[in-house]
Amino acid sequence: MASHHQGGADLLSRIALNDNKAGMEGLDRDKINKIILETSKGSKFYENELKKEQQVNQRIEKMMEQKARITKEQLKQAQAEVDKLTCELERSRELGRVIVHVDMDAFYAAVEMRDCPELKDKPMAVGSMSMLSTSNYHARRFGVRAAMPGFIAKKLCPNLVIVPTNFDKYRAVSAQVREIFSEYDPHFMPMSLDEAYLDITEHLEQRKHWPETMRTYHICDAKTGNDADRSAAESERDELSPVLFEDSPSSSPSLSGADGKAEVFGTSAEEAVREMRFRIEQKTSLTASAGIAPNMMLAKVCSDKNKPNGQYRIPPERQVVMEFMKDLPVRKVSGVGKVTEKMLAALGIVNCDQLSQQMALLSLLFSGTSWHNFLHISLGLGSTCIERDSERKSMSTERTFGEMSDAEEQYSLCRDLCHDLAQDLQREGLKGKTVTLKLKNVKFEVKTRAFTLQYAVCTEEEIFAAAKDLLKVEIDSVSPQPLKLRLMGVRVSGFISAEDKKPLQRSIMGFLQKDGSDSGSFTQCAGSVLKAQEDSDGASFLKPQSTEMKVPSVSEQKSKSKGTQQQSFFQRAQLKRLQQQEQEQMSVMAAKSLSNTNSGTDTTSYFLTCPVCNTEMKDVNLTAFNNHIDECLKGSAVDNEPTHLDAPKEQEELNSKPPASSSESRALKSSSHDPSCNEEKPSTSISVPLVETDEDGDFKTPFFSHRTKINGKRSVISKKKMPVCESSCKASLTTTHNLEAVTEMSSDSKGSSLTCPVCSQPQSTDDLALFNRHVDMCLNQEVLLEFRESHPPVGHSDEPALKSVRGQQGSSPLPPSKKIKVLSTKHTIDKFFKSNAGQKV
DNA sequence: GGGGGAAGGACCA
DNA sequence: TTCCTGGTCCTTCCCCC
Repeated sequence: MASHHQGGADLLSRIALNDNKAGMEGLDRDKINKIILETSKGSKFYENELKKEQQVNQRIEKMMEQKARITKEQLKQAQAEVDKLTCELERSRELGRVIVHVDMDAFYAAVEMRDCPELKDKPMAVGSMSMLSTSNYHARRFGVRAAMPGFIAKKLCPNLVIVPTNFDKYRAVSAQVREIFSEYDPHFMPMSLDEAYLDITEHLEQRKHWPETMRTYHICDAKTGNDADRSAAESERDELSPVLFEDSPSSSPSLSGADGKAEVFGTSAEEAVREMRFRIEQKTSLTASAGIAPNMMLAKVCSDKNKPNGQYRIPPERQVVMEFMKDLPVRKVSGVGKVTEKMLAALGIVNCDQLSQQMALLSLLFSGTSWHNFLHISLGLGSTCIERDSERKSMSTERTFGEMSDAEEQYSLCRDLCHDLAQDLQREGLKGKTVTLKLKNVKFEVKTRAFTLQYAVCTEEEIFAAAKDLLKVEIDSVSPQPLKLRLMGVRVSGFISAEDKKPLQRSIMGFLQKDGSDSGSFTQCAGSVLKAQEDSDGASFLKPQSTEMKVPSVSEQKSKSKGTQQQSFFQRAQLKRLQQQEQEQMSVMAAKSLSNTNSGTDTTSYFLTCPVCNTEMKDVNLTAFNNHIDECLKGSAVDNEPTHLDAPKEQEELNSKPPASSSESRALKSSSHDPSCNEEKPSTSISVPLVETDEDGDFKTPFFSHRTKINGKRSVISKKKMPVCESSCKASLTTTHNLEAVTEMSSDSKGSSLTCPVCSQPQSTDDLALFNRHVDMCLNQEVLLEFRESHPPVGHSDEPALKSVRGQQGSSPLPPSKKIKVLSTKHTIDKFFKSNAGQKV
């Protein structure tokens, strides 16, 4: 606590040499640290580290204040709780499993040295001038280590050879090693390319009964990389694997007693692991270190004990485990990093014995999760169950670059990242609901901004739609200053479960009977209509929130009924800003040509299944598919559906668009067509090519696109087609504006009509106010509830939206128009917050 | 008070 | 001149139910 205010000294704990790594013992730490410090000083990175260090110091100071307030009584109580839990944990201690942690020695560097023998005697590292992935043991003597920038490493060791990474090669070697692992534990858990946990309990059980021949391995010339063939009688032992590390405790302990022809391995755990390491070396010419213990935590620590090219075992006896833990520095334990280390050090805790002594105090200063973890560590407990194939939680991609201040470039990069991420997601068949944008500015300050969509996404367009809005908010927040970035990343998380992922395509009936989203849209639609009554301005008529599944913008998503109630203060502020800037954004985006990802006539062929007749259509383009569905619908069993159900559908279709900016409205007007035109025209709107369902089994993409628009053409699931004008959305990336066009045109060209979303009857739109009044009259609670009750939801995620509508209806005497308004467009949401939730802030 | 989203951060390889 | 990438988990804050 003494030196918290001396930046330089403090900073050492963050950026100075971490000699925790193998091969780092006995270095001239002071000299190395001086070089690191001098090279770093004054840089933005250094400044940021200083800031972070101060934050940690503040945390420590707070903790110490808290500690000072702890009474003896509290401590006594805490000790009792600790003792109780300790007893329970002791009782459940499991020593029966034999867990092995195998770690390849300086993996990337070793592979490069193997393939380029000239490097063997030189200090070398793998990586670049900006960052090193790993270094060989020669280089480590100079203080060169993984996660160190190359230019600093060069200062420490001017003769350092830096080799660029070659992941394909490492992956190939890793595959060879994993093949061997799987013979000892078919369910082994790979942690990275060079590391894995194995549970060899079963293997040892069988091994006991194995004859010697099954445990005999002949020695190959490691250089050739041949398999160590169990049955090969003659095999030369000309040369062992290259000695990668001259300070290796024993280059190949397994062979110290070998007679040069073959090695017979015993049946014990040590022998099995020695055999495994021997085979790895024979196969890859690379050495591995291993730890053997009753649980994963201990095995991990053990594998580090005799690194490189060694192994260590903790036998399954409580006393031995406790003895081993006693002197172990807490930092050696996986999960204890530099921050935790420093916080514990402030409490006088450096090794696990001290950790154990101070547990009561820790239980009062740290969260339950944290101190339970500390307790486990101090007792030498860890997981005894190797869980393989645990489900991935997120997927991301990020890029670091030189300063980037140009917004256009940033959007473009963002799109690139979304493109890459979409490919990765699709390769693994994943779809997630949360899109997170990560930004690091030139000051090394990291920001993440996330948005959770109402459905899972995996395409570039879908991800970009959300990411670019998040980016825009950040760009605008510093405007007119440019956002100066050095890193951008995009992540998708909140994956839908494998169950939900099954690509089920529902029948048209299933679709029509489905659930809350329709009703939700219905109410939203109605709300929009009602909203239009308030706006005497014809241009803002019908501004429903988007149900467009293709590329809804964040702002559109945010205005979903469910979402409105979950807006955080930040979100509300963000939403407001988004709204204010929507108009500008659209013109900016248009100007920047970021919207024309799919301009021109779509000639792409797809394999699609008609949702009406279930016919599989090969090599069909979207327009033809669209036409097919239209034809199908004309003669389909939609007759079974009460007529009034179709109308909301229609209206939902039409409402599947966000509000247009006035400039776009003008654009729409100027490009106005005959409202009944149905011909296909190129569109700038993005078509989504896959036939899938979302997590709720809802139709996604083409079919939904069909419902909204495919390749510029809007089709409506109804026997009555709505007038459509397709070339109306030139300006927008994320939105289509057909309804706007319809209404624009409807009001422009006398005599056109719109179908009432409630009663399905075509209504003249010559007078919008009249039309609105008609809808208002049609729209009443009975209709809504009747609709709901005759079409119960089937567990759809949008159901809460309806519940909230009902709830409000039930609890409030407001007329339907008022109630629904709450769920309507984003333009009303702002007002809603001001008048309702906004008051709470 | 619990659940869940968002943001940030620790930690790992 | 130059300090990564991709992942998980935890904590804190906030809102809603």
